[in-house]
Amino acid sequence: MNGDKNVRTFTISQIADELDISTRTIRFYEEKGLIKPGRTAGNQRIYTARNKARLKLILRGKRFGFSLDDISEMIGMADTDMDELAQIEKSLYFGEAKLKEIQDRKKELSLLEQDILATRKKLLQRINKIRKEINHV
Amino acid sequence: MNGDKNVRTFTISQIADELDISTRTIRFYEEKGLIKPGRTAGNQRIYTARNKARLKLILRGKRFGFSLDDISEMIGMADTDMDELAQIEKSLYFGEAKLKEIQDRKKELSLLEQDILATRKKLLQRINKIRKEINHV
DNA sequence: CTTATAGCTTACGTAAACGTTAATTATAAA
DNA sequence: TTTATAATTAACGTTTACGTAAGCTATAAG
Repeated sequence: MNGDKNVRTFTISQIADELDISTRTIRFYEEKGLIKPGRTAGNQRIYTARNKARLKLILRGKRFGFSLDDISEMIGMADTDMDELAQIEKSLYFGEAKLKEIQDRKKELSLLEQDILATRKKLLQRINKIRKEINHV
Repeated sequence: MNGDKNVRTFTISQIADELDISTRTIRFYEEKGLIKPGRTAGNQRIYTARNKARLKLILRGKRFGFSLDDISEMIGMADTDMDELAQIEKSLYFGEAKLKEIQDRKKELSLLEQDILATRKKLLQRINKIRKEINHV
């Protein structure tokens, strides 16, 4: 075994294309401390598959309406050394809270679905009524 | 049967308290055309149970990261006369798209949960490692 | 009837999450 | 090696979703 397996890396625009976000967005997440890609000799960002996975995770959180601050507390800052117990325990504690939140959202997701289905039903009824009225003329 | 059954109404602050949002937020949603409460002789807003239910629906959508514009297209504008087929059909079309989106989010919700669980696992392992190191000293 | 709330409109303020130049440097292609 | 892309930082702009304060009116309580 050697250490340099799978060192396929990506540029910022490759990542942007694949994840369908702007390069600005990626840099913004870095500013916020959510990712920490490497740099080339010429100071350009290089992303590993691991960096990419982390970005996907961030985007997934976003799709559920979590703020970037929430997300950073959920998955931890990219540059924390993970050395202090306190830091880790804080992340754990936050993770538990978010897990509970996710449970709640799972339930609400069904409710939202039902609401939309109910709206659809009413709209269809309304359409039928209108069509009947038209036929009456 | 008569028409004036169940006419229990609410003031804006009653609604705000119950739904745990500000009165400003409620008025803002009205500005955006998402709700259309009645008015008293003195021009104050009065909310029916139906208005309240609609607000709950809006809030539910928000919890999933939908924008207010998305939501208004999902559940339809409050003041549309629901008279034109085109309008209704547009809402229906949008509703279908959103239902599909919800299906996708349901799947992603599990993925997000798993990600957090994986993070937790790693954190716990890290904690154990640190504790062992401490015992070694 | 007075007065304390509560509500109304108008309008400026703000935080989050990027968008959009601009000026400069790296890298890839010819 | 020149040149066309692509990337970098810095900084100001924008949109969404409200917050907040001001000045005025309605309604409930005493």
